Amino acid sequence: MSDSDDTAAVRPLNAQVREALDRLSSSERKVGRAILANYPIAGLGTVAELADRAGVSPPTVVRFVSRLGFSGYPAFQKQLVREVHERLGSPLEQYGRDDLLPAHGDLARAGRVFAASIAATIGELPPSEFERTVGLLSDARRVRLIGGRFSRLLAEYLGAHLMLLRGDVQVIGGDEFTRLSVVEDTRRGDVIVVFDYRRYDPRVVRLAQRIAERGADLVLFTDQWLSPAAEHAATVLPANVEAPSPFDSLVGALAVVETLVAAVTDRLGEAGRQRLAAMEETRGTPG
Amino acid sequence: MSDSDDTAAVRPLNAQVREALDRLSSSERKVGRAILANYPIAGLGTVAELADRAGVSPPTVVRFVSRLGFSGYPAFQKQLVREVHERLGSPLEQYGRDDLLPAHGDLARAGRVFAASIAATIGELPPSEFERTVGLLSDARRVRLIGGRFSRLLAEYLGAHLMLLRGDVQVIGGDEFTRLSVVEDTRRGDVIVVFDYRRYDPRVVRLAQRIAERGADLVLFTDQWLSPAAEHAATVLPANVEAPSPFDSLVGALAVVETLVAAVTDRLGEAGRQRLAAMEETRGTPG
DNA sequence: CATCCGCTGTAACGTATGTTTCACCACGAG
DNA sequence: CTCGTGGTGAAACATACGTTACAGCGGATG
Repeated sequence: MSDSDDTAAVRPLNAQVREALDRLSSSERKVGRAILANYPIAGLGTVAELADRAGVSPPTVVRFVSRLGFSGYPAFQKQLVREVHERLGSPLEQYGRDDLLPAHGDLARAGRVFAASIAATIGELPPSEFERTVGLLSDARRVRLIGGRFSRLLAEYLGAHLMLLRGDVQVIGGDEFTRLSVVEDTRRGDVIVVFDYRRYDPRVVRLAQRIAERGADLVLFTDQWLSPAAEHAATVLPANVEAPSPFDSLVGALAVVETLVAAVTDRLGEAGRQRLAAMEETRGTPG
Repeated sequence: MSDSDDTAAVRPLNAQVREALDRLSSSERKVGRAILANYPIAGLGTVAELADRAGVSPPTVVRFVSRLGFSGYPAFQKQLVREVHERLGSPLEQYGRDDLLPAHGDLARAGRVFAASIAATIGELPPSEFERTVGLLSDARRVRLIGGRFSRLLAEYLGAHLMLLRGDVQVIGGDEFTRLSVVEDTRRGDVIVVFDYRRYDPRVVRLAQRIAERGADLVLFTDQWLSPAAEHAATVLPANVEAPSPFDSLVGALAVVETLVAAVTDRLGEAGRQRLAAMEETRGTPG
């Protein structure tokens, strides 16, 4: 199939038309003007409509698009639609302005609460704490992660990503024996990442304390009221847990984790990328 | 002259589609989702293309637009084009808000992206799909959950909350044997919750298909481009996965999950509260 | 278990659409 | 003034598109 002539034009269509104007005949130029005059809607209708708008005959329109290098009007239109799609961009652009939200309905309300929570969480995050944490996670000899009832999932999430970027990463499970043995072989230079949101898990807090006492650096993810473990932490990354429901929300916390992952990825740069590529290689197609 | 039925709809078409979803039949709903999934480009092509994208036949597409009150597909498309033109119209749209927030820096930028992502995700969520999902999760005889590499954590998170609110909830692990046996004992009235974000896990998709064929209702959490499993789903809950990093983000997805948990909690009301209290009782203070 | 109703895809249909052909016209050169 | 050339639109054409009719299927209902 020779769709190459259709996709050859990667440049914006209106610019393409503008530059081609002087290569065209008088009537064809009218078509070009009509398109540029109200772009892109003029090109989204039928040939007859466009011809009418330009004050020329349908064949002239066809000659026009073929002069631009397209195989026919449908090809031209397809390109135009693709371009429109890109210009409208992702839904993100539309919701960037908060006054666009319809504002009625429980869902919309929930959306606003979440968005505000995120903004508050990231906005309040001390850049210095964040940078120090990035450094710790990137350079530590060994990283181990632990969490509570629900926040354990965040630990696994962060752990999974870190494993992609560096070695010696371990997510600590829930059983007592594992936890105790972890304390024993903790040394200076280790980093322990603790997730502890209210109601703060006493076991997690105690574990954090012991590990900190043995000289490891403690990175603490917690809520805006700070877990008791903050006392022993090297860096603290608080997140807003307010939610449009009786339960606490981990959305803000997840946002912090993902931002951190992005920063660590950036920091480890080439090394991380190589490691990642190697792992993809090894894995091949999953069995 | 009754061209009023074409111009009657002054409301945004995507909102119109979203609210009409529950008035539609199952296949027609697929068409609606296909349009919402990448709006508005999906509606700018031919009937055949849209039908193909939605996995239905052309007549279903025609029935869909006529159900929305249009005299035919051309009328529908014309309305869509007008809307596109208006949205592209104001250049404000494009450059509006980039520099408004004074605090620039990576963290602030990340915060804005996340907040916008959340707003887009929740805002685009069709209320009817949401409500149906709440109903399914509340009333199903049995609920089972499954996820991919990372999204498995979301499955566990939702599962953990559901277990607090109702019985017969099971999170399916990763090993092949468990998965196969799960397919076998699936019956009508079961609900399977699938998390599948790009790159879509073929094993998860296949499993979803088999389970749907056995008569279970499939609830699908996916990204804005829809996993292939959407074809067999009873309800689809898309989330925006765009992130300020090369990785995809699960923040939007988590927000959807938490919103859903809140709604189910609300729905199960007294029954759920009693169950919750009983469990607290049984557990006592953790040893 | 039989019956009905609604949903859905296959296939046939008519039409609107893009395209091609061709005659006409304007303009410039000889 | 005549001839030639490039540009243009009217009309004929073929295709692809949206639409309609119909039959098969599955799920509800008695």
